[in-house]
Amino acid sequence: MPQYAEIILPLPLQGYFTYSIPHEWEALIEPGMRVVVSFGSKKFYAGIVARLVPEVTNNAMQIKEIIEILDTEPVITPMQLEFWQWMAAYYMCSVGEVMNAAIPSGLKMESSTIYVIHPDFNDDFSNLSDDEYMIAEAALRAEQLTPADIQSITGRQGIHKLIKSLIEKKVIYPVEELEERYTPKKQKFVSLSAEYENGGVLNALMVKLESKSPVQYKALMAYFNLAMGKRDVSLTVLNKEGGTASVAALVKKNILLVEERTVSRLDKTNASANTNSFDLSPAQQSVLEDIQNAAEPQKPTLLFGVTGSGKTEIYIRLIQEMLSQGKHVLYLLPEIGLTDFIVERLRIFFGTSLLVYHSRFNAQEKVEIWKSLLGSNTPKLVVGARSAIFLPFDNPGLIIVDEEHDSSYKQQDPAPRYHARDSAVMLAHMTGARVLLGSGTPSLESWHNAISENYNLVELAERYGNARFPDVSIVDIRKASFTKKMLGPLSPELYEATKTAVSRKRQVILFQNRRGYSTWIECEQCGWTPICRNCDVSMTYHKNIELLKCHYCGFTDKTPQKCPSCGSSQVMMRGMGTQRIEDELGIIFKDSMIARMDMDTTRGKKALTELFKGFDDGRFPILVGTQMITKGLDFSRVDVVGILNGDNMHTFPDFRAHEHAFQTMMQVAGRAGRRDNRGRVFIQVYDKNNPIVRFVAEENYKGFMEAELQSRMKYLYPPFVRLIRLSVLHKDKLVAMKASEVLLTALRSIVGEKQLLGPEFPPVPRVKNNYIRNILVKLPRNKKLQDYKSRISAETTILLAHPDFKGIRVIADADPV
DNA sequence: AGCACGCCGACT
DNA sequence: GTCGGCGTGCTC
Repeated sequence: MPQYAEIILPLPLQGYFTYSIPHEWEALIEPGMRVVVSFGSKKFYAGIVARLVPEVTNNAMQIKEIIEILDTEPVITPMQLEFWQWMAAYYMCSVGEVMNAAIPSGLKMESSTIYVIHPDFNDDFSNLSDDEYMIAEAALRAEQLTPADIQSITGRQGIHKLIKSLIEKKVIYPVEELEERYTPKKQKFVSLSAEYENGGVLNALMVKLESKSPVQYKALMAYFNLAMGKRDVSLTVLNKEGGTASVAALVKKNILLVEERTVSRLDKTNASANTNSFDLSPAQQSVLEDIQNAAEPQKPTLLFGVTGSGKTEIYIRLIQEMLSQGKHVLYLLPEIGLTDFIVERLRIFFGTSLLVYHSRFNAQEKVEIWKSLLGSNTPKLVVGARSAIFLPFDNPGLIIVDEEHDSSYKQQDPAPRYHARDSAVMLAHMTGARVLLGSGTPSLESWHNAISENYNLVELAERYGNARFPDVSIVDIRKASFTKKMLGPLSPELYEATKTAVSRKRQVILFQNRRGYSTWIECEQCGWTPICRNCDVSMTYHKNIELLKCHYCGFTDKTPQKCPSCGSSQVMMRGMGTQRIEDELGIIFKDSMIARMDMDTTRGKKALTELFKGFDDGRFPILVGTQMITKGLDFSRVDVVGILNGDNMHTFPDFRAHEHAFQTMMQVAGRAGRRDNRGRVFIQVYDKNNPIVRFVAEENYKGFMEAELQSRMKYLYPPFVRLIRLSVLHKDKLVAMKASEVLLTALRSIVGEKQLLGPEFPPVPRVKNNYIRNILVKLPRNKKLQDYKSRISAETTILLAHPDFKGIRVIADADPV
């Protein structure tokens, strides 16, 4: 019989925590269940049982008892626990951090302090201050108060002292309360009282009501209409139809009965699956067959299909096939934005078998999706962003990673810094599911895997309906700038094309990779430029708020009218952001003709969808946007695409900059034209010979990849090595520098000199008041990778314990993007 | 990550 | 004199 349980707690601490199992629960507890445990002196957490052990090999550590078991069945499958383990090891973080990312917050629990009236308090208000009096009264009335309650009652900031004094005076005392965040949704339903089920009785009632109380009669009729063929009717709906007062009256007379029921938050749409099929083009059909008949189906398959080649239809076929075999399908998409459109489209085919899961869903809905997958044998299609990888699939048959090159699959900030595409490949390996990676511009990693036969490769080269890649012109704007021929951000060529397209009621997309108004502002006289006080990066001017904003920490500042350094009033706007382009185009054309799509205009939940729809409906002839415009579905009326600054695509000079620039330009270019008319793309450059732009103009994906692979091989970068980035952070610049040097020295004992780069400051050397020094470690792609990683982790732990380097943080990022 | 314990500046 | 700042160490 297991005596102890090893528990995963949602904390950035390495390893499990061992708790003893109370006797009566020994037979009930299972790995994957949530348990409540006390941690430290105060806190309670819901942790996950990782495994059960008969004895503790540990030390003299005092072992606490499990306080409560929250589940009767595991909520985490053994497969998931294994997957978490792998992720923690591979991405160099704690299992607790993986747990945090993996389970919806509705399944998490953390204790919070509440205050209740002290048992010794005897209604003696005499020696209380005004604030204390108010709190004491409120506590008596409400039975319990949260810190937030206390703050709102007093309307003051510093409530700490007040609370302390109240505790001392034995008015209140603190209790740690653990709250289950998930509550099932309840809804009230109305049904007809049993006594009126008899036709005669009912008839008598109706007659009576009709004459004496026509409003109630109408309400009852409304009920019958709604109840047609159903056992009861939602109270809210009936209130709307029959009038709240009349319904209430009928309830009071016991004619209608109200009952509360738990309802699902899912399945809001009643769409049923459409079995109507559609025809695939011969090219699509052949690709579909290649995927289905792969000689080595256990290998991931890369579907290289240019924009507009109809990858989605192939996905739909594969999904249908999997579902009919009774297996789940996971369809991953990069970030929200795309999801709404894809979901709309897939809903037609899959109806209620389709579940959507992404970060914008509330905790309650996430728990319901989680639980519905846990117990279910009915195959589901789950569409989601990267975190959907953590859902408890019993037997996934297929994982699709659409737009696999997209870097938003990599989680950046809190650990686990995982890549959903790579994790999907691992998960599929563990579960025996098939993986399909799809992209019009596959990542270099996937492409390399495909041509070196680690992956199956299928190609869909033909565009749907014989549409063609647009005609791309490279426009040299160096001369035009010198001779002042530019019209704001537009070269004469692009201006003409835009004008023509607009006059023909067609549309134009202009791409600029910077948001905000001007990239930076600069004093004409002394060259002073405002820098963020937290991040050492120049601040961007935002015209709508008339403030300077730091894109790293969000800090905003007033825009100086005069140079604070030399007093000159000639402070100039430099560089072009999307806002400024929108502005200047408004002068050349008309304000009302231009829409802008970037992070600033798409904040709200629906803003992005609205913008997409607005542009697709043709409400604006011109759309100015950042990267974001590459992530939508196709627009049908776009004739012209302008890439305003083709050789300034990479914000930062890192090894992936070329790849990103190429992929982004290819994606942007692909927005132009449709099957009936070929689009035009203008790439404005200062350097006509820019090789990346040339590859784009020739639509030469393979050529670019080949060149890029050559240089990655030569300089030893992925996919030929695995990278780990170690960031050493400290608020003192010198400490950060010193510590990173010490870490580098330590790393030399693990890997060779040639495998280490840095330490160096990143392009933005200080973020949120911390100086950053980066070390890149290049590891061979082999079995020893994991061993290297644990040795590197060990070295960072030693560094953190070093007495000279208190307060240092080291962030490890495996496969940084 | 929290939280407690512990040692130094500005205030009733 | 105290309150309370945050540096440091620990959590099964």
